[in-house]
Amino acid sequence: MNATSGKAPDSLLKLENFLCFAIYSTANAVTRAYQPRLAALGLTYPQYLVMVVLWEREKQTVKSIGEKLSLDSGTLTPLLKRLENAGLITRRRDTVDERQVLIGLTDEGRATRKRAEAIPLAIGQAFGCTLGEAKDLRAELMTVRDNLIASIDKAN
Amino acid sequence: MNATSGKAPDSLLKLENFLCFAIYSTANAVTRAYQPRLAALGLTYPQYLVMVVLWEREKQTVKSIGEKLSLDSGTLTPLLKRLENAGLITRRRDTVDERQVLIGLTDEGRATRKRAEAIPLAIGQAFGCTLGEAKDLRAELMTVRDNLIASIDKAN
DNA sequence: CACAATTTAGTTGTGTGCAATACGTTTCCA
DNA sequence: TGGAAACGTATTGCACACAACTAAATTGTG
Repeated sequence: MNATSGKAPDSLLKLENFLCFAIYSTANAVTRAYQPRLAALGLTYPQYLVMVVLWEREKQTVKSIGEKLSLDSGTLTPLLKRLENAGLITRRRDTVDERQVLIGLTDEGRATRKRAEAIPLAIGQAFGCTLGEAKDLRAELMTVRDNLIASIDKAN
Repeated sequence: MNATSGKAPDSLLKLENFLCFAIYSTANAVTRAYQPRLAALGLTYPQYLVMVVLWEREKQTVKSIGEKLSLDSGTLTPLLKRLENAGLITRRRDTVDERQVLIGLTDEGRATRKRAEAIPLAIGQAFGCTLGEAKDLRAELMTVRDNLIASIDKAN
């Protein structure tokens, strides 16, 4: 629902009532807030997310990374090539199933994790809410996200 | 805060704890959910937001639109040119202050509003939450957004 | 008034997102 | 087992976002 006051019938088309705009605009603010810190590591925000996924478990396929981040190969393939060129990850075809490409970490990629550990706390402060509030908000967003994805899938 | 359980020290770097990822990923889902409906109007999601701003008040400067959507001229200028080419808006230099460009609606741009009125309700259903929940979530996100923007400004 | 600082758009370059499509590999099953 | 269907990745094309920069107009100040 686009959180309207429910008064005027046209209030549904007012920007200030749009939940979707709040999400869109906050997402832009997130990447802007991360940018200076990540630039020090030579990473963009989506690249950082890929690294986070790999720091949790090395040796994943493109598909596995894509499922965790909800991104397709059209986005990931060029992004992964940039991370490879930066010397942070490795890319090689699986010899058993040659459809798959296995992504791994280089020593430099592993080492970057240490330099990234300070970032979540700093960003957390910028959010300006308590840990509990953040946890609740995160849960609500993930529910909304899953609902949206379900409605998209249902339409196809 | 990246909503962690607060147990292990490295849990701050786990994707499942990231509030920022929830925001990022939900924003992507929002644009995907809007896409088929907006495509019928020949609009992208950011273009739709610009039209919403103009439906609320015609004759705005690029700067005014940018402030409402938190977008700069690097994003808006090409987007507005596409809307102009699509015949939905007009662009002309202000004769009083020639730094400014005034954006207005064409008849077709105004007419498109009617065709867009059904969208918020349909998307609202896809969110799968009540009007009250949406309103609360929107308010929390806008607070987080403003905090993020304030922290970015403070750093400069 | 002169002119430096500010304001407003536009331009350029990089990196996403995603639809549509292509292509080689694997799986399924008649 | 042969071939169609499904799968995993890559490619192409378009449209954002945003940093960095440019250019023109206006404002502020001595």
